Amino acid sequence: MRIATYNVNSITARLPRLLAWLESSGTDVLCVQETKCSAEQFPHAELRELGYEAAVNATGRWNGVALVSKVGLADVVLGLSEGPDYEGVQEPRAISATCGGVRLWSVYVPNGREVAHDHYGYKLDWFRALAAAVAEDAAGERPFAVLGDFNVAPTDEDVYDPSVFEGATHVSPAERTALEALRAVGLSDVFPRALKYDRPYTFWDYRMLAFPKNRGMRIDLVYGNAAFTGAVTDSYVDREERKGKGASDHAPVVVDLKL
DNA sequence: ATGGCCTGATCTTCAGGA
Repeated sequence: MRIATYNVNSITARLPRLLAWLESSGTDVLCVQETKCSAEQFPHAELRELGYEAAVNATGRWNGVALVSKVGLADVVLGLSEGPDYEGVQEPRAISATCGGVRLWSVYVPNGREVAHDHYGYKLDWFRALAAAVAEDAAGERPFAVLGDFNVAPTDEDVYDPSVFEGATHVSPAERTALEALRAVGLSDVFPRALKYDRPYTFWDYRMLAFPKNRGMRIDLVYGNAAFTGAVTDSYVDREERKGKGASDHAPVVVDLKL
């Protein structure tokens, strides 16, 4: 079974490329982030034509997550129980379901904006709620994984130049501690192969020729429990999908499982 | 090759992304 996670930066803007990529990659289950659409605008019909069904947690122009599957989609849960709100709103940043015997979450962790910003505290609270929400499944025997845009680079090796990020979000000790606390409930990082260069990045800014210069970050992660990681046969970042016109600023992370 | 931001809405300007 081939599972992937992909921050599409608008599923509407990405749809032609996304549909082509789903077919060419042979992906069975896709965890989507930043749909940037309402539930009504989600392209169910186009995906169904390719044999996929989808579950969506989306409310409009910001955020939004989905699970797209051709191997079943059962027991869908929207959102994060006991999750914090931001400015009085429960943002659509999490969805979970069981696909082909694997329990999967697609998450879009809050950005944080700046270390002193309210959004940063919200980000840390959101991580705490996520760890609590997945603890029971992470400790279980069923293959289980949280996939998505975590908006944290786990180590300095996961950014192209740590000095550029001094004092910034995505690399702060508190954010990395929050990730560590998530691993502590029974999850580990499924580290992908790079298809080029030494390190596998998953995001490159649209600006300043960041992609051609490989000024990237690894912030899209796959955190699986023991039953999940034990079934992994391969994982890689499909940087080819970051190339060219109409690309997202993220690349898909692909994981192959033998269950 | 991969090329100096992109997206959607508050829509010709801006917030948000990271």
